[in-house]
Amino acid sequence: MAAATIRDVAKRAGVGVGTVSRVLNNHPAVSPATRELVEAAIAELNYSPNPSARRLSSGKSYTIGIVLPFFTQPSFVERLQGVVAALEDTPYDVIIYNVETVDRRNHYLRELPQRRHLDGLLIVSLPLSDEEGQQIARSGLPTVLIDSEHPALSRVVIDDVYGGMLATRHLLELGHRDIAYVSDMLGSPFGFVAGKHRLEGYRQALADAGIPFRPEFHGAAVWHGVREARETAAQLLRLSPRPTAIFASSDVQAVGVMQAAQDAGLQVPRDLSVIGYDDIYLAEYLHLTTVHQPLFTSGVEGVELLLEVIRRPDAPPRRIQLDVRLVPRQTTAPLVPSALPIEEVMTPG
Amino acid sequence: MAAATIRDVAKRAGVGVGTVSRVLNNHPAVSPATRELVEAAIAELNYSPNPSARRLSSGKSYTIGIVLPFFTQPSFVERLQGVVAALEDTPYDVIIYNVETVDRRNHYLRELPQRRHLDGLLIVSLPLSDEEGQQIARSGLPTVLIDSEHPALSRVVIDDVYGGMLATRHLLELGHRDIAYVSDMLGSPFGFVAGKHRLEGYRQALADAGIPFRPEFHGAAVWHGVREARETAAQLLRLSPRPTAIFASSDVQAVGVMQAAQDAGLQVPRDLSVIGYDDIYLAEYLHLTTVHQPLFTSGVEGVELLLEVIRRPDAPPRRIQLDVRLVPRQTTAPLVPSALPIEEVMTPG
DNA sequence: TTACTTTTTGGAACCGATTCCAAAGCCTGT
DNA sequence: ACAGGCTTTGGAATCGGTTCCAAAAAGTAA
Repeated sequence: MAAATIRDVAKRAGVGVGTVSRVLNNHPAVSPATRELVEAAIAELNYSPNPSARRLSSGKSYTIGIVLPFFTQPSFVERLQGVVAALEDTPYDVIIYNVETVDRRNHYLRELPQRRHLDGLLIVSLPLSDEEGQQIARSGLPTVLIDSEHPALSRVVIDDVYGGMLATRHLLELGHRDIAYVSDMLGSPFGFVAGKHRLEGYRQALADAGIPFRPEFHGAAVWHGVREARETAAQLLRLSPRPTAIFASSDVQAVGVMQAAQDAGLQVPRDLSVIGYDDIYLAEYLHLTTVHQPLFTSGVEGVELLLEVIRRPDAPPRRIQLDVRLVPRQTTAPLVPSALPIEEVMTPG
Repeated sequence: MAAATIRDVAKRAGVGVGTVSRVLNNHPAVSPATRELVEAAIAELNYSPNPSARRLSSGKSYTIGIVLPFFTQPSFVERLQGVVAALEDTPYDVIIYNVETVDRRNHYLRELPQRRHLDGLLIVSLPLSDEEGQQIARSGLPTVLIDSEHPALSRVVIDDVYGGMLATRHLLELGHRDIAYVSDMLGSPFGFVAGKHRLEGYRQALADAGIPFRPEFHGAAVWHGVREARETAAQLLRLSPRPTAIFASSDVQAVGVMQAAQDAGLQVPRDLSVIGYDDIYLAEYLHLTTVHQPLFTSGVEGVELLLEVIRRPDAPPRRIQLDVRLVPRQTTAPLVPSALPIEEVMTPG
C-alpha cells in the first residue's frame, strides 16, 4: 500500500488536516482528547510525515551544509564527527561539501549562499577574504565558521598562537635550545592560517627565552602529508648543529618527523624530542606529546552556535574561543647535554 | 528579493512552466531555440530549482541513508569516505545514521525501510538476521549491504576467511609456529562476523601447516579499542612458551599489540612479529605489515551497486566480492630460532 | 438566560516543482 | 492546398505537508 498521508490520518481520526498538523508539531491549541484520537490514528496507520512535503510547505530545508577541506585528513574527520553527533537530536540533516581544490572552494562559497536551499552553513578551517565574509553575511544564510575568523560571522576559534607557544615552551623547559618547526603547507592556495599562527607562537616563545629565530630551523612542508614532513625533517636533521627538538604543526606531520628521526638513526625522545599538534585519536596510541585542540568539541560548538544563529539571525555575530592544552607523553624528554656530540660522531652523514 | 521560481523563469522566457521543467531535466522534446531562451532566463534570474519542491512533486527523496556503526573507528570512516566520494556527482544526498548501541541499530533497521523517505539504503558491517534481511527486501527500499551478507540483498563483501589465511600464512612462511590471534570483539552484541571469519582463516592456515590450534593462543579482546588489544596481547605474551608472532584482527588492535610488546620489553619485529588487518590510512606510517582490505573502494562499489538497484529494483540481488591482499611492511620478520630462548631468560616475568 | 471572550477546530490556499493531456506547429507527400 | 504524422508547447492537476481565517465550541460574567 502507498504510504499514509496527513489526510488519511485526518479521516481516520475524524478531524481536519489542520488538527493533525497541529498534533504533529506540538501546537498547544489542541485539546487532550483530540490529541489522543489523532495519535491513535497515526499509530494505526503507521504514519510518518513526508519530509519533502514538510520542507516545501514550511519553506525550510531542514538541511545544514558543511564545507570541509580534505575530508580524508584525520583532524577534519574529528571535527565532522562532532558536527554529526551534535545534529543527531535535531531535525536537521547534514550535507558534506568536500573541498579538495580551490575551484571547488570558490564554487561552494559563492553558490551555497546564493541558492536558498540550506538553513545553515558551517565552514571549516577555510579563511575568507573580507569581501567573501561580507557577502556571506549579507546573503542572510546563517553561517558559522569553525577554526577560521571573520568579524562579520559567528565563529568558533582556537588560539593557535598560544598553542604554538605552549609547545615551544614545553621544549624550552626541557632544556632544548635548538628547536625546529615543521609547518603545514604554509603556502597552500587555501591560505590556511593555523600553521602561521603556530609559527608565530613558536617565534614568540623563542624570543621570550632570548633565543634568536633561525630561518633554517623553519622547515616548510609543502603539503600536509606524512611523506612531506618526513622529507622536511630529514633536511633539518642534516643541519649542523642539528635541532635537538622538533615541533611539528600537526600530529600527522609529527609521524613523518619521527620517521625521519628513525631514518637518521636517532632515537625519540633520547636523541630528539618531537611534539605534535591536534591530539588526533591516534596520538595517544603513538605516545605522542602534543598540543590538544578540541577537534570534536569544535564541531559540537559550531553546531550549537549555528542553531542559535538560525533562531536569531539578527543577533550580532558571536565569537567562541576554545582552549588548547599541552598533553605531555613520551616523545619529548629533557635534553641530555652530552648526548648530542656523541650522536654527531656516531651518526654518518 | 525572494528566490526565483520556475514560473518566474517561464514568464521571463515567454514559455510555459512545462517547457522550463523539460529544459531543467534535459528532456529531449525541446527545440534548441527554446532551450536557449530558457537557459538565458535561468541565468538572468540566477535561478536554481528548489530541491524540496522537486522531491515532493517527483516523489523521490534524492536521499540515501547509510547505517554505520562506530563512525569514530577509522575503518568505518574510510568506507564512509568512499561512499561520499561516489555520491559526489550524483543528485543524491547522504544521511549518516550512526549506530553505537543495539537499540539504535534495531530502531533504524526497523524504521528506515518502513517510512518511505529514502531512495536507497546502505548498511555497513552489520549482520542481519534471516528475518531482517527478508523484511528489508520485501519493503521495496533499494538496499545494499557493505561488508555483510544476506542472500536476499545486493552486497559488497570481503573474503575475510581468505584474509585471515593470508596473514597467518605470511607468518608461517617467515618460520613462525607459535602464532597467536587477537580477535576484535567477537562477543559484540552486533554479532560482527569479520573477526570470526579471520579466526577461521587463521585456524585453517594453521591446520594446513599441520599445526594444532591452541585455544590459549586465541586472545579475545572484548572491544575494538587499542587498550583492550594491549591487555589481551599482554596476557598472550605472558604465556610460556609465548607466541613469536601475533595476528591482530584490525590495525587499531595491532597498535595495542605493539604497545604490549614494548611493555614486555620485546622489539618488533626482532622479538615479535605483528600483523594487522584493514590497512587503514595510518598503517603505512606505522610501517605495519597488514592485510589490505579495500575500505574506501567498498564504499564506492556499494554506492554503484545501490544506484543499479535503484534503477532496476526487480533485478535479482548481486554479490560483489572484493579482494584482499597482503601488504608486507616492517613489523614482521623471519623467526630467528636462537632469539627466543635468550629473550625468555632476559625478560623478567 | 444572554453577551462576550477564549479555546479549539475545519479546510481552502499555498509552497514550487513534475507530469501528462490536449493543442499548436511543423513537415512530408500527394 | 490539405491530410496525416511527428515534434514541440502550454498549463492544469498533483505531490503532502503548513498556515491562517472563519466558524464552532466551550467558558465566563452579568
